[in-house]
Amino acid sequence: MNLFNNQTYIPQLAIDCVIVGYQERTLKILVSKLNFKGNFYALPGGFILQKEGIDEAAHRILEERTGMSNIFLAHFKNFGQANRTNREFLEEVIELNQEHFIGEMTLSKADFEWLTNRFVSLGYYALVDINKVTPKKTALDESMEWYNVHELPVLMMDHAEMINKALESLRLNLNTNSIVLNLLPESFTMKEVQDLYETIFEETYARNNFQKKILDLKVLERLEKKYTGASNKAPYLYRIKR
Amino acid sequence: MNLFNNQTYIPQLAIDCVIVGYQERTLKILVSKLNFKGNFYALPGGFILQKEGIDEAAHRILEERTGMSNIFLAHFKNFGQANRTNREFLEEVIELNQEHFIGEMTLSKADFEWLTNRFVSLGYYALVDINKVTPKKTALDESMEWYNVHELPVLMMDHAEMINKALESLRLNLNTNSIVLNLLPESFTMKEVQDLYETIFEETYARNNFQKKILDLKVLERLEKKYTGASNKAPYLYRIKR
DNA sequence: ACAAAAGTGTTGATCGTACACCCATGT
DNA sequence: ACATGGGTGTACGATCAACACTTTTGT
Repeated sequence: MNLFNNQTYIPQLAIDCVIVGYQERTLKILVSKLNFKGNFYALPGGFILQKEGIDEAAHRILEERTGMSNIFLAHFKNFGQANRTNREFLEEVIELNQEHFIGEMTLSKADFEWLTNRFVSLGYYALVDINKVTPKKTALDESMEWYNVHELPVLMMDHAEMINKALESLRLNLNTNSIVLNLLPESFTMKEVQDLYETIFEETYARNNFQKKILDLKVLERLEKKYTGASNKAPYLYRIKR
Repeated sequence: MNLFNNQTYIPQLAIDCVIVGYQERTLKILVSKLNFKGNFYALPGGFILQKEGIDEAAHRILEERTGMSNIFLAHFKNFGQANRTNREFLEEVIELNQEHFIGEMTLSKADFEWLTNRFVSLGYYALVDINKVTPKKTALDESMEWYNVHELPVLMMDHAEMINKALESLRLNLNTNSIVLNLLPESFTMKEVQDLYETIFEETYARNNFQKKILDLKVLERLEKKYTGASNKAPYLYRIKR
């Protein structure tokens, strides 16, 4: 039995996830270095089981990589040009890893054909609290790590474009939503919220007005103060209302 | 050779189009009555050729039904639950049209299997000037007609939900965009624009403020006046700037 | 007491809405 | 002249950004 086949998965349809985290005023993206000779980097992705819905599939893929369920996840765009295939990519991988593929015959001819077909990919982005996530490798990954959004390695296929589109979409949805708060830990200060917004939009905001704007959303509740030991007034902690 | 096969089309992936028109203060949706015994209604849809991109496919499907290219078209949502299949629907069609399918054997066993697979559908909506469109039937259609959005027949599968989601998405995008004007003829009065907005949002707006808001978008240019013969001041005509 | 950072209050501009008024057209 | 509907101007209130000020904390 081949790994990939039309009985198990929907053929020619993939899901790619832009998993966004946030730490130290930087957005981070979870990227896999593939477990082959050569430097091949890819977004976490996968295929859709015949027996699962597309959103389910995205959640499953996400959970496989982060260990977390109940993550904020949204579809942002489809990618489906006519020539969208990873054949060239896979051929390069095989070229550089002959002993692997020819010696151990990990990838059958049928699997190769299945994988190098033209694919339509459904792009999802996820927002996660980076502290709660321990990136998990699958058999395909040599590593699975966070990369600063401005220091990404060269990614396979159109994955770089996917990240850009995901961030665009994120910025658009932020204004109408409060989903960003998914990027922060359980409780946080107003300054941390502001830093996050400034990072995402690459702008700066006035401290006082920003506070008002966020509190006016009425999605946060104020907790006790946070005494850091710094010689200044202690900021309040907030958390998302339930 | 079968009509539908994996060499020609991407399997298990479909496109459905919510084609929106506007006339006499009513939104209209282009709906096909399928060319079978029984009352089967469906959104214009189709499959994606292996050699074309998904947006191309949507445009092709649209052109097949409206005769128009260069139409405003946007993806709004994917539909892909695990149990999303038209098997029950097709079985009912065949049940009611036995002489057609068994006698003439229009639909091969292989085609039937292909069509009754689980499908993921990419939902697009299009905005068209209803006067420029002469709906075109394909071989599958008994009729292809405009239906008032509030007087739709019962549609197959989840097509009713698709229309609702498309309209939601349209309303959202209207505020940031001026795409609506695609629904109007070449030139139009401000009152016609207002009627259109009021129809889409099912609200009423103050005449003077509405005019200001639209003109402030700076996407319209004023043409000559339109003398209707009515005993009142003649309204200006406008058209979209180029 | 002082520096640093958090929190709150106040003002002015801008935007959207409501109201009033003026203009053109055919009877 | 006048009824009808189109176009424009003004005034009010809400919203948002800029500025100023007060409060809290550890040294």
